[in-house]
Amino acid sequence: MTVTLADVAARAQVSPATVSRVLNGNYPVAATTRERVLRAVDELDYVLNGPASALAAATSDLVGILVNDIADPFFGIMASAIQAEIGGPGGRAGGERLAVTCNTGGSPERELTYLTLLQRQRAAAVILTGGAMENAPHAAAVAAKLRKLADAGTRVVLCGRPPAPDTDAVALTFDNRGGGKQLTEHLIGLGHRRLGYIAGPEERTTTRHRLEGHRAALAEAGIEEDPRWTVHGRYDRRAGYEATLELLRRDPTLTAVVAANDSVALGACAALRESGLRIPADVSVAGFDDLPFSIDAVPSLTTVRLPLAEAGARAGRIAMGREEPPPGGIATVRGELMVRGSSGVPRT
Amino acid sequence: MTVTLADVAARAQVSPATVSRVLNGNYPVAATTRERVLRAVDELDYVLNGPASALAAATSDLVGILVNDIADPFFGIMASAIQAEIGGPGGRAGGERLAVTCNTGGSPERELTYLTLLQRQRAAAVILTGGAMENAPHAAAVAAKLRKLADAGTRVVLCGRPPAPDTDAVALTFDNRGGGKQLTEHLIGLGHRRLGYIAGPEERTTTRHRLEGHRAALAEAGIEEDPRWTVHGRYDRRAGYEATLELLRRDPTLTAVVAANDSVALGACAALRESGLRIPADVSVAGFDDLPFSIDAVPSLTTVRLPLAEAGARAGRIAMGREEPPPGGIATVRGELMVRGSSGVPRT
DNA sequence: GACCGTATAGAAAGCGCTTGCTGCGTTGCT
DNA sequence: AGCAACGCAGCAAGCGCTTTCTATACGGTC
Repeated sequence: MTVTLADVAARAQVSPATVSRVLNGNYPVAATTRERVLRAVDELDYVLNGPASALAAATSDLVGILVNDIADPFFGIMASAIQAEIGGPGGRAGGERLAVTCNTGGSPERELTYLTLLQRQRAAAVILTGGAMENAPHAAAVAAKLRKLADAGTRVVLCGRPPAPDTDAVALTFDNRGGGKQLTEHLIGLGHRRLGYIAGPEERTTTRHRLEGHRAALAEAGIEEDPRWTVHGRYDRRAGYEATLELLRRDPTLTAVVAANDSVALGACAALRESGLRIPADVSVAGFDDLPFSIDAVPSLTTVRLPLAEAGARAGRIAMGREEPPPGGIATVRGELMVRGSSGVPRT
Repeated sequence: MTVTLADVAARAQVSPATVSRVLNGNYPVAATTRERVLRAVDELDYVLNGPASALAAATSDLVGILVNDIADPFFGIMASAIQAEIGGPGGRAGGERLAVTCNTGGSPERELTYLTLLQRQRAAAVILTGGAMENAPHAAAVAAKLRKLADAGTRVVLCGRPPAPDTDAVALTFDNRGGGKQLTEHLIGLGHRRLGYIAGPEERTTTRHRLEGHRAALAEAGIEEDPRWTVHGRYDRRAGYEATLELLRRDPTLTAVVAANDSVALGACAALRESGLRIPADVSVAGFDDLPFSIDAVPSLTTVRLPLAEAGARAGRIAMGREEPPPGGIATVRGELMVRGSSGVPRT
């Protein structure tokens, strides 16, 4: 029924070994023989059996990319850049690899299960993107998994994620703390003294780091933070909308709202607008990430640009062994403050 | 080095066959034996070798999802819904499957290569999302591939993509034509007579169908279309921005701009605004898809909502054999006109 | 008490491919 | 001319698992 290597071999009048070598091209084969084999492959429309090959060679061409939310462009952009670099079809390196994106939905269990599935498939590399869960047992479990993967020869790269201790995983970490600080410093510089902060889910590293940066800026400016000024929520528009209403309820005198990311900021803008407040005349708004739509918000969003695509591409190259990992296996990727229309001098 | 089935068997003092059966749970094994085996699995931290298992069983737990652009939420949302339904980790069905998303970047070759890669892995199912290329040889090649995949037992589902002729692939098709028509009818109803249209790339089915709907509405209203009113471009914001400037240059008297999708519409809004035109007072704008950010545009975008998540979920269920395919293998999914602030009565 | 059906475990034959090693024919060198 | 060296192809032994078929041990039945 299905065509096998042996069929091709028979047709080309060579041994299966030769066919395999032609296909893998890592062993000298005479040009005429190679041609004969390739013709047979073509005529029979032969497709290599991946599992069999992976079993025999003890390696596979699968590369896994773990994302928290595939519907979020933040991850989509990174995944896209990674995948482009992994090669897969059209990639530069001849070795065709199947770059696959796995959606954890931010769930620790899923993350672990996908890691196991990837381990089971003997993946060539695994790239984890975005913030990690701040949950000791889970973090330990992930670290253990990563160690096991590395032991089995799988390259592990973290992209936009803090380093995993006790692991030799390469980490390209976003400077969320620094970015958050810069952003709030900008707002403080404009004269804001009462700033609301819409943070992401509590247990994410990204959430904590951005918030820390914000607080560091406040502290340095000698501004005492009111606990009512911080609200936690998911990383989406809806959460931003609701959190803003809540902030407004708690303290209507706020002159600025800093959001955990751009989607949240958009929701915040909607809530402010519906509350009859002008941006930035009445309240300034700031986001984080600088996703493509941020510039189209009205007014356009002041935010921190993260080089998502660049970081993804680099992570991809490192995972493919085409680029040296940074010294110490850890690199910090900084964001860039993008001052736009949504932030302004506070009303006096 | 790595733990194998045999190691587990030895530790549990049973035969490898028994361990396999415990793991697959499709054969009676005494409770006490099962327990012993599971304990051994746990103690040895055993992970099944995917390729070996796939080879022996001639099936795999991989499910492929092909998307044109993973960075575009249009695809992200569908992929997310599919993946949630496929189960993978956390899914309802016990059978854990690795749902993987492959990014074709809209390239025919990549699409084909990914299909081959998936075929090579003996994927359990393949889901193709979004518009197809309108290129006869390529379409034939894809159809041939799909036929071969189906022959090999892979379930093939198209989601938001036109049916593939001569293929028994199940198709959940978006009614792009109908949606486009409705949208333009709405604009015409408001009184618009000179409508610019920013279409997507020429060779996509989505592009053509939406444009056809637009033109059908014009024709029915007895409006003769000026060829200068249509511009083609990519499906992104940038293209929308540039196309709008071009449209304005060609005919400054246009009172409405219909965009191929929401991202394009956003770019159009930016261009109009920068050109000193008010929306919708001077020019109305409409998008397509109703992606989450569309409601946050200012003014919010009039568009056609496509039930991306629902369609994705359904496609996922069908791919898993958990839902009956529609009669004839083809179902049309309609969009819903969302009238919002970006469309209004034209200036007179 | 011999016989049989049932429940459970094991033996062993692959699944389709890779690769170390062997073998042969040819070229290069002295 | 003789021998080493080399280039290229084949043999065969797995890779780790699934699954068919067979074997064993019961318990029950007539």
